[in-house]
Amino acid sequence: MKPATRETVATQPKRRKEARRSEILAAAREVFASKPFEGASVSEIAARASCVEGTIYTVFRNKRALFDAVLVQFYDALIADIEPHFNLIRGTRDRLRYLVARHLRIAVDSPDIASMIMRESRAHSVYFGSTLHALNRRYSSFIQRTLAEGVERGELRADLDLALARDMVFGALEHWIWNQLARRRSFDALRVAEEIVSMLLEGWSTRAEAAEFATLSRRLERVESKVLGSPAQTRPQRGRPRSGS
Amino acid sequence: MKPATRETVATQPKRRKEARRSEILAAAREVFASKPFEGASVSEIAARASCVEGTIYTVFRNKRALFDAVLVQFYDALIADIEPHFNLIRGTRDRLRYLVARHLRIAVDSPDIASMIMRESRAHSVYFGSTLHALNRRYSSFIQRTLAEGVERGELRADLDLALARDMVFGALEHWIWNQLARRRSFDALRVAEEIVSMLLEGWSTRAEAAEFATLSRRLERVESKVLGSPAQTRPQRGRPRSGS
Amino acid sequence: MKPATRETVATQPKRRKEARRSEILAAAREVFASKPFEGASVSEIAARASCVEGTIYTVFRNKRALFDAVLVQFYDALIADIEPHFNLIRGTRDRLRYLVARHLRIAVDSPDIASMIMRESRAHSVYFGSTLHALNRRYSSFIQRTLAEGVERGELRADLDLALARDMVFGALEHWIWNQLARRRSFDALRVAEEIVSMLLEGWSTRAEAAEFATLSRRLERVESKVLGSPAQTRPQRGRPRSGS
Amino acid sequence: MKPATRETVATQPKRRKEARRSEILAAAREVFASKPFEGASVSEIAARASCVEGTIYTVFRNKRALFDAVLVQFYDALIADIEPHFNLIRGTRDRLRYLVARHLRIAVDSPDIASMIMRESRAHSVYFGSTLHALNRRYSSFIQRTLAEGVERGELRADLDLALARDMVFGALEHWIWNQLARRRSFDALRVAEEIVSMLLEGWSTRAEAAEFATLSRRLERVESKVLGSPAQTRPQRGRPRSGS
DNA sequence: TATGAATGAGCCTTCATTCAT
DNA sequence: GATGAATGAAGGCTCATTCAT
Repeated sequence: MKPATRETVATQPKRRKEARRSEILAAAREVFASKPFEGASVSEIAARASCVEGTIYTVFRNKRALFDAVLVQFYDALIADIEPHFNLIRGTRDRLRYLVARHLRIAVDSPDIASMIMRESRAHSVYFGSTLHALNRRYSSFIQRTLAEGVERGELRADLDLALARDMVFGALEHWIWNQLARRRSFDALRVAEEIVSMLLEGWSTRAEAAEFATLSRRLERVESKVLGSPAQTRPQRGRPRSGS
Repeated sequence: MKPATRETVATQPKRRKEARRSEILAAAREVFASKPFEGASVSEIAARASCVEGTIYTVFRNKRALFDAVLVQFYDALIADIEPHFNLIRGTRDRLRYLVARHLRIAVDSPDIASMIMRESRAHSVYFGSTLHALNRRYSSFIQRTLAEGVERGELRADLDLALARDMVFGALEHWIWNQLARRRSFDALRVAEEIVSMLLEGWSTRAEAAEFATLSRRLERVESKVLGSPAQTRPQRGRPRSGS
Repeated sequence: MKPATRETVATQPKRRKEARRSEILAAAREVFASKPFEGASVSEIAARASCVEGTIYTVFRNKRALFDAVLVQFYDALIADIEPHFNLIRGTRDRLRYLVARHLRIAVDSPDIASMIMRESRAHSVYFGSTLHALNRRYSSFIQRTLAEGVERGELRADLDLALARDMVFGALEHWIWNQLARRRSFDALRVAEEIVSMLLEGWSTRAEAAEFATLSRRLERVESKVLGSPAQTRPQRGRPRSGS
Repeated sequence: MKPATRETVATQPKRRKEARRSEILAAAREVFASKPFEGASVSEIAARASCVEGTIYTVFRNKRALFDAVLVQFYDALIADIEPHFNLIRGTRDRLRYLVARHLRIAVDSPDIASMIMRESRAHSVYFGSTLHALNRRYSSFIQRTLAEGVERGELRADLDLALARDMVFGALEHWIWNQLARRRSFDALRVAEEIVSMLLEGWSTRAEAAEFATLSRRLERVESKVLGSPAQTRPQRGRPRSGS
C-alpha cells in the first residue's frame, strides 16, 4: 500500500530473478570449468545452485544458452577492463606487453575459466559461428589493432603476416598457460609477458648474419678501398638492451 | 582335426586377432576423428569394423584404451617417419623449418586426426599423465633437442627460454592449423613453415640493419662485378620470401 | 479513491474479467486447434492471450476446463445457429439435407475446429461422460429427432435402426471430412450433402424400377402433352443429381 | 559340442530375441490400447514386459517404431485372415456382409486394438504418410474392390461415388463400434452386419415414390386408355425380402 | 486480482560395459 | 575367442500447477 511496498511488489520478483540468474551462472561456471560441456550435467549445476533443474530452464533456454551466458559474462568484464587501459597505450611493444600480461593474468585470476575457454574453443567443429567464436574475435581485436597499427607506424616489419602473428601470440600464450595450469605452477605474468614480447619482436637468433655482416663489411671495405678508394659504411648498433629474464 | 584345421587352430587365430585389432583400430580412428571422445560410440566403431561391441572388449580393455591405441599408432608412425630425416639435418634453422613443415603436413595429410589431437589435448583436465601427454612429449622432443642444441651451437640466443620457445612453436602451429582447418582452407606447408621460422628467428621488428644489409649487398655486387666480373655469394634475399617457399 | 476510480473498482473488473475470459478462450481455441490436447501447452495459450500462466488459472480451474469451455462456446453457437433453421423444415429429406450440409460447412468454415473435435472425440477412453460427449449428444439430437419423426411420418422404413442410422450419418460425414481435410481438398458442401442424403435414403443398389420410373414418366409426358397440352408434375429426375446440388 | 548344442548356440539368442520382441509387443499393445501414443510411456511398457527401458531400444528403434510394429502385427494377421475368405465370395452383397461382419468382429475380438486404431487415426495431422495410413489403405482395398466390381457387375448404381461409399461404410462402422465399445455393450456381429448392408444397399426410405409410382401408374392408365385404348404397364415387384432385424 | 518464479515428476533416449552361451 | 542381448544409470528438457507477493 505504501509506495515503498508497491515498489517492492514491482521490483522484488525482478531482483529475485536476477539473484537466481547470478546463482545459476556462478554454479554453471564452476561446473563447466571442471568438465567439458557434454560432460557437465544440468542437474549438477542445479544442485550447486540450490534449485531444481526446471528452474534453470526458466532462466536459460537450454544448457548451451547457459554456457554461452557464462562466457559472455566473463568476456564482457574482461573487455571492459582492458579497453580503457589499452586506449592509453601507444607504442606497439608497450601495447603487446600489456595485452600479453593481461592475458596471462586471466590464467592467474580465473584459471577455471581459462581452461574452460581453451578446452571449448577446440571442442566443436561448429566452433565457428558460436558465441565463443564471436567473443574471441571481439577480444582478439585488441591484438589485431596493435599489430596493424604497429606496421603502419613502421614499428613492425611491413611484410608481417598479421594473421600468423596473431596466431603466434595466442598460440604461445595458450600453450604456455595450459602447461602452467596443468602443472599447477604459478608464474609472474609481467616477467613472462616481457620475455614473450621480446622473443616475438626480436626473434631467437644470435643472428649468424651479424657475423656474416661483419665479414661482408670487411670484404667490402677491402675491395672498395682498393677499387674506389672510399671505406664501406659500418653497421649500426646491434642487439637491444634485454629487460627481464 | 585335419592338418589344415590344426594349422588354423594354431596360426589363424593369431593372424585373425591381429587383423581384428587393425580393423577395429582403423574404424576407431575414423570415428574418433569425426567426433569427440564422448560423442563417439563404441557401437558405431563396432559397426564400422564389422564386428559386435563385445568383440572390441576382447581386444581393448575399454573405450579409453582403444582411443589411446589409436593415438599410439599415429604417433609411432609419425615419429618413425621424422627420425631419420631429422637426424640428417644439422642447422637449427633447417631443423626448425623441417619440423614445422612436417607438423603442418599432418594437417594437410590427416586433417581429421589433426583436429582430433588438438581437441583431445584440451578435453580433459587430467591431460597430464595421459597417454596423449606422453606421446606429445616424445614428439616434441625433436623440437626440444633442436632448441637446446641451437643454443649450444650459438645459433640461438644463450638466454632463450626453451620451454617458452617450444610453446611458441607449437602454439603458433596449433592456432594456425586450427584456423585453416576450421575455415577449410588449404595451404602450402613449406611456404608457411619458412614464414613461421623466419618470424620466430628474426622477430617482427623492423630492423635498420635489414635495409643496411641490402645497401651493403648492392654496393658489394657493384664493386665485385666491376673487379671480378662475377657477383659475390651473399645470403639470399633477407626478409620473408613472400612468394613461394 | 476518485469517483472514476470507484467506478473502475466496481464495474471495470467485471468487464475486465469477461474480456480476459474471451481473450484466453480465443487463444486456447487457436492453440487447441493446432495441436492435440496433450501437446498444447498452457504457456503457449497464455502467451497468445498476452497474459501469464497464473492468470489462466484464476479464470479456469485447469487445462481441461479451459478446453471444455472452448468446446461449449463452439457448440452453443453452432446449435443456436441451427435451431431456427431446422425448426422451419418439415420433410425428412429436406431436414437431412440441411443438417448434413450444415455439418459439412463446419469443415469448410472452421477446418481447424473440425479436426480438433474429431481428434479429441477419439482421444480419451473416458469420452463418455465428458463435456464433449454431452455436447455431441445435444448436437446430434437434431438428427435423432429427424430420424424418429421420419419414421413416424412414414417417410423412413418403420424398422429402421435409429442408432445405427445416426451413426451412419455421422460416420460418413466424419470419414469424408477427415479425408478431405487431410488432403487439403475443398468441396461443395451442398452438392456433397445431396449426394450423401441420396445414398442414404435410396441406397446403392441398382433398382429396376428406377429405369421403369423414367420410362413411365416419359410415356406419361408424351401422352399428357398430347392430350392436355401441359406436362404432368412428376418427381424431378431420379438418381443422384451428379451435376451441382 | 554336439550338433544339437551347436544349433542351440546358434538359435538360442535368436529365439530369445524373438521371444523378447513378442513380450514387448504384447506389453506395448496393452499400454497403447489404454492411452494415447503420447500418453503411453516407454517405462510402463518396459515394466509390463518385465525388462528395462534400454532393452526395448535394442529391439525397436524408438517409441514410434514400437507402436508401428504393434499395428503391423495386427493388420498383417487381419489381412491374412480375410484374404482367403474374401476371395471365395463373389456377390457384392455377400462380400459387403462378410467384410462388415469381419470388421465388427475386430471390435469383439480385440476391442483394445480397435479403439487404439480409431484413436490414432485421428491423432496426428501427419497421419497421411504414416504406417497406420498405409496399413489402413491395404485393409480398405477389400472394400474398394468390392464396390468397384459391384458397379462393374451392375449390382451397384453406375454413378455411385466410390470414395463416398467407402467412407460411409467405414464411418458407420467406426461410429457404431466406438459407441458400443464406450458403452461396453456387446453385439451380434452378423446381425448388425446384415442390418448395415441392408441399410446401405436399399436405403432408408419407405420410398414415397412407391406411392407416387402408383399414382403415376393410375394416371397413366387412365389417360392411355382414354387416348390410346391400351393399358399402362404395371410396376414390377417392389421391396426386398428383409433378412435380419 | 494478477503475477510469474519455482516446482518436481516424468519423458524418451543413449551407451559403455558385462556375461551367459 | 566371439557373440550380442541385456543392463541400468544418466542425461536434457517440458509443463501443469501452485503460492507468496
